[in-house]
Amino acid sequence: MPELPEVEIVVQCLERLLPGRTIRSAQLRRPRLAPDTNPRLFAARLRNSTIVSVTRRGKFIILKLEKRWTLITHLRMSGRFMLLGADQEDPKFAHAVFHLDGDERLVFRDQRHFGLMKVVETAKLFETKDLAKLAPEPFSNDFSLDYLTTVLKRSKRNVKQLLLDQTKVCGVGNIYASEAMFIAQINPLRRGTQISRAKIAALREAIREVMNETLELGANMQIDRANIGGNIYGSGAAPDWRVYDREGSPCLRCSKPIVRIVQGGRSTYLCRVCQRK
DNA sequence: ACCCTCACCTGCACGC
DNA sequence: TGCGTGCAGGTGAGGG
Repeated sequence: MPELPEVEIVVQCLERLLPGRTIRSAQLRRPRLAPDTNPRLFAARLRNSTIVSVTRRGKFIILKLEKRWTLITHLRMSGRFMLLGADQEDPKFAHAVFHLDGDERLVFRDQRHFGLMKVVETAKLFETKDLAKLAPEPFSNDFSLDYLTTVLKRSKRNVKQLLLDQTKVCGVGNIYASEAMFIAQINPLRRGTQISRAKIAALREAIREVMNETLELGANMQIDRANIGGNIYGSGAAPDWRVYDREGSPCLRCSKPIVRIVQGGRSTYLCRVCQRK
């Protein structure tokens, strides 16, 4: 489900719900969710700890606890958090359950089993490999035109796959990659080295623009405790992407049909006319 | 150092 | 209706 904006919205919801709450006990029901630990250690480290903050780095959710430990979660494709009352049953695929004070529980459910959790020492949080190697946050000053230019000029890969590389550009996923390249009118097959500085500048803006659109949707959202951060686009409605998932539909700029190609085994959508270069 | 392919899972939409 | 196929918003391991 999530790329950076969707993760950010989950984080904003959790940040409103969790700080100050105490994890009475934690159950790792599917050990492979947290391959670096085991259920006993997982429970021991998290029990009776108060949640201090919920933040994000790239697509990782960072739940800081009082005392020594921080819980890092990556939702991957289908991970979701839910906050349930005592009268509500666990859903299918509830791979981790955190019993909170007041008989509520935070449940992590993940149909496709791709999600990951890690418990790390707060003091060494950003030394954790996953976080350490991430590219700058796209809304930070470090994500500068010079930065993006250097990254692109140094690479022979095509732009699309480069955009998905979290160590080069962080937070972009398969949807926003297509969307941003359409706005910047860049051909996804072009290599980084072939892109003009003007197009790189447009791409940088476009990445921020597409992310901002979703972030704004999430800003006024009502929290759904059964699917935290999961109803940004309204109940069940798919958002109106410019090109993503619009194969055969008319381009919004020139009306020629949007085409779908496959790069690195994943769909890319583009307009052959508007994105010639 | 880089880049590609595959693997990890379940479920859904599609065509026969 | 059922069954096979391909696809899904993510990444790492392992190979070249």
